[in-house]
Amino acid sequence: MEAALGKSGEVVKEEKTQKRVEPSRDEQGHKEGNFLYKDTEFESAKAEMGEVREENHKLRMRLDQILGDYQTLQMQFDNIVKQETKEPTNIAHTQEAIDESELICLSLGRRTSSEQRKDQNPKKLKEDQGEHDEGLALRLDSSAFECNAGPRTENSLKPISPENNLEVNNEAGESWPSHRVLKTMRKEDDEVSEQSPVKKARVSVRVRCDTPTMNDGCQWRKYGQKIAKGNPCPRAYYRCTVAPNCPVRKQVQRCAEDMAILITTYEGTHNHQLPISATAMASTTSAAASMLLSGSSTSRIASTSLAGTTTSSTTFRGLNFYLSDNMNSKQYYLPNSSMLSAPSHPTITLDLTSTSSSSSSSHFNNFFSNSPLAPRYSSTNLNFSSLESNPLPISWSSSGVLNYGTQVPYNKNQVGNSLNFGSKPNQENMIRSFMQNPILSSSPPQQNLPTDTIAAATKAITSDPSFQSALATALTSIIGSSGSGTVGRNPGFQIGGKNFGKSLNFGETFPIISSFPLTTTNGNKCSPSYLNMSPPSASNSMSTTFLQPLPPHSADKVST
DNA sequence: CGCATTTGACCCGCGC
DNA sequence: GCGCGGGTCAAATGCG
Repeated sequence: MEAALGKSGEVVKEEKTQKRVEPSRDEQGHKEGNFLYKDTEFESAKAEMGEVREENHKLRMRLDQILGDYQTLQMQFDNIVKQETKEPTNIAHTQEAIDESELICLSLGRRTSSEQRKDQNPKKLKEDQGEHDEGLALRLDSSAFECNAGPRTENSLKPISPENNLEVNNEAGESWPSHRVLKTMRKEDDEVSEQSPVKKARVSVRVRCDTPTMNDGCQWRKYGQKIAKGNPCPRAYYRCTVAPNCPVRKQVQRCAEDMAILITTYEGTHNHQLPISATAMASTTSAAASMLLSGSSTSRIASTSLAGTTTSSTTFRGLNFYLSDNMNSKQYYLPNSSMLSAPSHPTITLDLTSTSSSSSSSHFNNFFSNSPLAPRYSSTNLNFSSLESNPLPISWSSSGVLNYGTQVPYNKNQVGNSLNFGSKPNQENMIRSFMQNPILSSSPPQQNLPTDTIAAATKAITSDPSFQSALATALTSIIGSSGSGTVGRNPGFQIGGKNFGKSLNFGETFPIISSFPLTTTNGNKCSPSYLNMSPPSASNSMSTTFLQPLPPHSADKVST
């Protein structure tokens, strides 16, 4: 924080100095006749300085607020952990005492709420009771809200899942459940899914990658491969092996239309700490998944208010969100799409491909690009698009979505290239204000939408905390990478209509993140360097929880 | 020899 | 009930 403040402060000082020096030089060149003019100029410069100073102050206040929020949340979290260790039997009360909205992103499991479990048989209830005694993790779950917030999941915070239950029971025993146990697991999953309208959320990541698999920092073991219908390329099944009983799985498959595109679908929740290099992807997917899952309630409102509009595309300075109701969005499926097979699995697609790039490249031109293929595969498509394509060698471009600088001259088309921070401290209001800005709504996807439709979508989307989380994730990921020094394509950060250049270097603010290596030692895999995330950067509690940095001690597990 | 991958068999859900 | 297709298992195989 201080680093960022300091940086912005420096810029202000520089500006200040220049304004002072210029008039004095002019005074030497000219004489008294110009004094009036000079005074006016000096006054205007002064006024400008004042504005900048005021803006600087606002920024500082906002940063303080964010920091304060973060600390508050951290304290609350610590308190919960302490209480859990001291009074394991009071877990339920502790949980209830805490605002659900702040814990929802810790809800990593698949269980339903206590209310939903009332109809379970006594045996099941007994098992649950036993789980209650096992620690905090068992109460951090939330109904129908499965987010893949792996980074936030510590061993003491294991999500409720049959796997975890097993792990507790067999803690000193076998490291992998037996066949019989696995069957039980499936059964329990089914029980849960019967009670919950939404099954496991999936996050699908589309990436241009010429290697067999994308390096997301996690350790995976391949356990199966299958030819899926409608796609000549086999689908590979991987299981997370960072922890023995981690339930997280991923499917990797090449896109039938474009073999250069690798579709990686993540499912489940890590029940262990992740390697730092893996937290980025986990955070992103968890944010996306949470957005998707919360969208099952919140975004549905959007769909409803859109009065027949099954998909709302909202663009605000480079962020394109395609939010669609799971059922309605089926229209986007290709008849032979392999993703058709899982209508019960809500899937959110993060499209990191670009239509403008050649298929042979290992470039990732856009962070979330506007691929026409993307919506076909997504139940919910999160499309952070950019109008500009910035090919980057080796790794992912971080300049595609939120371009807080001006690589190209600011023109009409540039509207979609920068996220312009307003002065409102509230993120939601900030985004809303942008979305309601008529200038910003001039991009093609929403030209035909009536303003009330936009407003409805705006309200629904921006009021969704998961959206904020996803946005914060996208923001922080880019901000983090911009601070790494390796990605030198983010020349500035635009706030309040002023380009601060590199003054706001959030990467320096969070050195842990910015020190991530942008490339991995494994050259055989695509490395999503854009995913080098930042810790909490938004006042939103969910974002904070999602993006909290992990202690670096897990880094020794990094292997890909 | 240990570990990861491969691959055919099996299980399960879903639609007809 | 049957067939289809996705997902998983586990023995076989490959590799360092």
